[in-house]
Formats: sequence, C-alpha cells, structure tokens
Amino acid sequence: MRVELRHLRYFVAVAEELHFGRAAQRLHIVQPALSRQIGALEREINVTLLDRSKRSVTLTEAGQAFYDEARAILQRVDRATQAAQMVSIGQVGALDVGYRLRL
Amino acid sequence: MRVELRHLRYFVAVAEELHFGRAAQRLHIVQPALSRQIGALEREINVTLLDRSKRSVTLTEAGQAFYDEARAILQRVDRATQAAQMVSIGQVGALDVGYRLRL
DNA sequence: AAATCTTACGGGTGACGTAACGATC
DNA sequence: GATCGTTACGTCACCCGTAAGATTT
Repeated sequence: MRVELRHLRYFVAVAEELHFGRAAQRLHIVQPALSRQIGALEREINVTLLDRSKRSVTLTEAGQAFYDEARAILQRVDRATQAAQMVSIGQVGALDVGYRLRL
Repeated sequence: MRVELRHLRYFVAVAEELHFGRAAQRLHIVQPALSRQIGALEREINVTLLDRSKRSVTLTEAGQAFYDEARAILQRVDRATQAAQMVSIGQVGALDVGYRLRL
C-alpha cells in the first residue's frame, strides 16, 4: 500500500474533530470506513498518530507533526491545481486574457 | 473523482520520461493503465498537461508548472512521513535515544 | 448500558492487464 | 508497417456500508 491523499484528507478531518464519528460525518462516510483508513495509514507509515485510550481521541506528538504537514500538503495540491488551470487559461488557443497572469 | 498521489506519481514519471512506455515500465504498470490515469487527471483538473501531437510527448506550459508542483508535493509527503517516524521514535515509550532529535 | 472505536463480512466501483484500434512517421 | 498513445472489455483488488464485537465510563 502507498499513502494517498485520501488518507491525508481523512486524517486531517479526525485531527480537527478529535472524534471519529463527527469526522466521518464531515467526510460523508461512515465511522468504520474512516477507522480502517486511519489504521491503514498508521500501519503504512508505521507511526501511531492518534491516542484512543482515554475515551477521547488525541493527537500523539507524531500525529501533531503529521497533521501540520498533511494540511499544508492538501493546500498545496489545491494551489497546484489552480495554478495549472490559470496557466492553461492564459495559454494561446484558450481564452486569451491579453495580459500575463501573476502566479 | 479526486486527485490522488497516484496521479501525481504517474504524471511525474511521464513528465520525466516524456514517453508513456518507458514511464509505465518505471512504474511497473502497463502503458494503457498509465494513459488512462493521466487522462483522468487531466479531465479532473480540466487542464491539458501533455501534448501528444508531434509524435513525441511534450509538456504543455501548464504541464510544466504542474510537474514542478507535483514533484515538490511528493517529496513533501516523503518528508512528512519521515518526520512523523522520527518524532515517533523519539517519544517516550518507544526506543528512547536519550537526546532530542533535530527536525 | 451508552457511547465510541475496531473487526468481520458482503457488495460495488474502479484500477489494472490483455487485446484491439487509431494515428503518426 | 513500425512505433506509440488511446479505447474496449473482463477481472480482481479495495473501499465502503451494515452488522457484530471490544472497551471505557
């Protein structure tokens, strides 16, 4: 298995909600599906990201570090997509806006 | 559909090889599978990333921009994983190395 | 016992490989 | 006609939802 953006999207939701049920709702999936993917992620990178012991979910130190990175990565993917779209629109053959786009 | 790291990994391979056959070999998949995923990516973000017209594959302007970003994103995922592993190892309960890790 | 996360199990989507097709030189 | 990318088609993996289980309070 390899890490996919789905894993990051799911983990970010859990990290922000600190609750599998609410995170699952937010992702429009059910709790077991979310639990499995988080577990698969942790196994894949061989790191425990969440502490489920104390009746409440909390981030481990590694989980906090990974959360910050995951969020940044997801944002960067969005920005990369938008940038490509901008360049694409700005190209000859497409809608020529008549000026250079600042990226 | 949503963009996944698989799409970025595949696209980076094609962007570097500028040849679907060689890129597919490098990815240990067959050419049609690669072609489909690249097509799916282009459709998803609504951007033509590659020019297949002139007998040789070349990057469009948008493709070049997206390639740079994709590469950086993939590297960042690797670094995020490694960082989480470092923190994890450095935590109490795991193998305690006896000093603070520099991240 | 109620709430919450995990494990078991069956079904459907989609990623892949093989084969056929299209296009370019 | 050889090379290379795309489309068609069947198969299999895996992601998901439902149901059952484990655990904590």
